[in-house]
Amino acid sequence: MALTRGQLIDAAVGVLSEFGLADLSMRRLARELDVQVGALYWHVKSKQELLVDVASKLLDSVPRPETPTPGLAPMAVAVLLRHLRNALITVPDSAEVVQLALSMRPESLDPLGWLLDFLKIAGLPDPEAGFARHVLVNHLLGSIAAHQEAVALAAGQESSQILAEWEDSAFDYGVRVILQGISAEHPATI
Amino acid sequence: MALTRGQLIDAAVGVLSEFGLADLSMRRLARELDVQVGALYWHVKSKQELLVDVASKLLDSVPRPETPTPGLAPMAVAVLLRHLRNALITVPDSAEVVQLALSMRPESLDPLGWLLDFLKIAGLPDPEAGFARHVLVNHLLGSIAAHQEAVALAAGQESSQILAEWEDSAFDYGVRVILQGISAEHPATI
DNA sequence: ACCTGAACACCGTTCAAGT
DNA sequence: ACCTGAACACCGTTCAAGT
Repeated sequence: MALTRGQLIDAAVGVLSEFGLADLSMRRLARELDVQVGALYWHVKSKQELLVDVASKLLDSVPRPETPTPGLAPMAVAVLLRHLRNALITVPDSAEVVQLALSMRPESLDPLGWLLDFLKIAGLPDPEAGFARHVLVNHLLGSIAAHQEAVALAAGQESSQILAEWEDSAFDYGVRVILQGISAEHPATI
Repeated sequence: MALTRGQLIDAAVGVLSEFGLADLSMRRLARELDVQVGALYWHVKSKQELLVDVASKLLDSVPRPETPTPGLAPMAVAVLLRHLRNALITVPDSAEVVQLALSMRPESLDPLGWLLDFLKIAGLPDPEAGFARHVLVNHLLGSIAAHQEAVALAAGQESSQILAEWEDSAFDYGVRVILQGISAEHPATI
């Protein structure tokens, strides 16, 4: 039967997860799906549009948390960031793809909307909640990118293990420090 | 006379600054320099290696600050981050290029070494100083990438001006919050 | 509605051969 | 030492024509 947009996205997620962004070409997807390249352009407008959908799909595996009380909101933020990291860390170049989606169609990334909600629940006022999310998302994506480059460059060596652990600690440290700084900046907040 | 590696790097910086990474191809550089593509590979091993040198060159415009006293070190960190941002913000896709250099040859980026020095002068112990720099550099590069995507997408519209200003405020907020969080995490530090 | 075939205008990298 | 010419193995996107 006919190819669907969903199958195309799934194939793209598959190639990305197994081989990375450098190997994720429209021609390769066409080969994988047993169609000609041109066929893909009936289902998506461009490769960029496809990548935005890939990013959405990657973040879809993060379950929507319960809406927290104001007191628990900072903890909910930290937990959500952990889940996002877990969802992305195993997929090569996922940070790059999410970064693209973030600039092209931010509303397609639901979990980042929840993040903003939680920061507001914690008591942050209007522009600052957005700023705070921005800092946290920069840290999340930057840490993931650095982690993946570390394991890619030192592939197979024992050093890659050490670098990955360093990155884990650095991520936790960053989340802690940023949340602490935010509550220091907003004394009304818990 | 013969092409030099320096001329090649300068040409690459020029194309990046004017047209962005998508237009920065080896073939285009060869055209610009009136040589055949193959000639470039006598001067650099690969496009990646060239991009690492481009990143170094971009950061070279940041002057080395005076070594601060412990009391002034946090301020020196903030000032250095501002200078880095100023050096990169006008060059399209500079954050991406620096990210690459950071993973391929971090020691080639002197100003990021100074950043680590200042954090240690401020009193941060050994693994934490590296973590802290990591958070700050993630924020720097993430903010620059977001800023540039904002102006690129809304090119010409009045909204691009607003988005750019939002990004400016968000950057300052982030630096403030992270530095505050760091000093809260390390009570011994000022 | 969905796809093929073929073209257009590109890429990065290598390398024998020239000067 | 430095470069040319030419090739190899790719790209993303478009579009008339087919079913």
